[in-house]
Amino acid sequence: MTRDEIAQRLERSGVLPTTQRLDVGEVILSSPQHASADQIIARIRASGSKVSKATVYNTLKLFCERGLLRTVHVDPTRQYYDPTIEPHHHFYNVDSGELTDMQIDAITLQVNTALPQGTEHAGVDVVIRVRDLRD
Amino acid sequence: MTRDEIAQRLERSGVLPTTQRLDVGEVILSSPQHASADQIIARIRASGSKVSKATVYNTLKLFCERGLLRTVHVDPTRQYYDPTIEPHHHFYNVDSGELTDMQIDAITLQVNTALPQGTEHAGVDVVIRVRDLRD
DNA sequence: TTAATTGCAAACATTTTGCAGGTTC
DNA sequence: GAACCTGCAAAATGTTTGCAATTAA
Repeated sequence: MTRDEIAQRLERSGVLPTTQRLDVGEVILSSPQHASADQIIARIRASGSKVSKATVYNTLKLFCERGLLRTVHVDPTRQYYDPTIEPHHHFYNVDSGELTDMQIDAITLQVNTALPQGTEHAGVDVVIRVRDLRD
Repeated sequence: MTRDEIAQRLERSGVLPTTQRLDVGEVILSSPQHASADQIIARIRASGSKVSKATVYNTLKLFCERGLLRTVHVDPTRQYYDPTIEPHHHFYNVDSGELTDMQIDAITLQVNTALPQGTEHAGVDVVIRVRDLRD
């Protein structure tokens, strides 16, 4: 995804496409992947651009609010950001911390129980934990 | 579960049942529930006992290592501790933050895809997100 | 020129760690 | 008395916020 295409996407979501927001978008919106805020900051800086931590956090929050990003909670110490907003599931490698997408239809899930009193369904997260094969 | 029974459980797991560890155990091991470290500290202090944060965190970590507790990651800002160590799943109320256990057989799950290269299965977490009914 | 955005530093919250003093076997 | 446990305070994250300077409409 080019910078221009990202700019258009931001505008369509009512987000002013500033330099820093395009920097963030280029890193995390361009391709299906997962990254923490720290990794995103590092990649932006590695590419020569300068951004502050605060701006990256603010931008990630904004992207989430506008539905451009989701967060994934598998690691107790940090959040991961995921540009794939369609419903899907994850593999989580507990050894490497690596997150991998799984298509929604890779999981057949049947729920044989009622939801808690006074609640309605809001989504399902399935995380299949895997570990490195050791022989 | 009485304090004595908790003491026995700790000993069976090779954990010396000190006063503070029994305090922690009484709060989080006595009944199926979920609590954050902060909530556990608050409950111990509300019952009149004194403990330091460090000791509670150390104790929770120890309990996890010894298989007496698990952590659940649904809230990006804190860990929840869960005394139910048998495999099971959770409802997570996104409005209230409330976590509810779901029996393992309440979910029928079929995986129609291969695990990532070089990995083996290590477990599955299913979280059904629910929200408060609004009429 | 008015509103929105950035970035620094400081604030925050959760969790971990170093270490002196206390407890337990 | 040797090993283990506790608790304080300080450090180490990850994330948010206040605010002055900057940029964009």
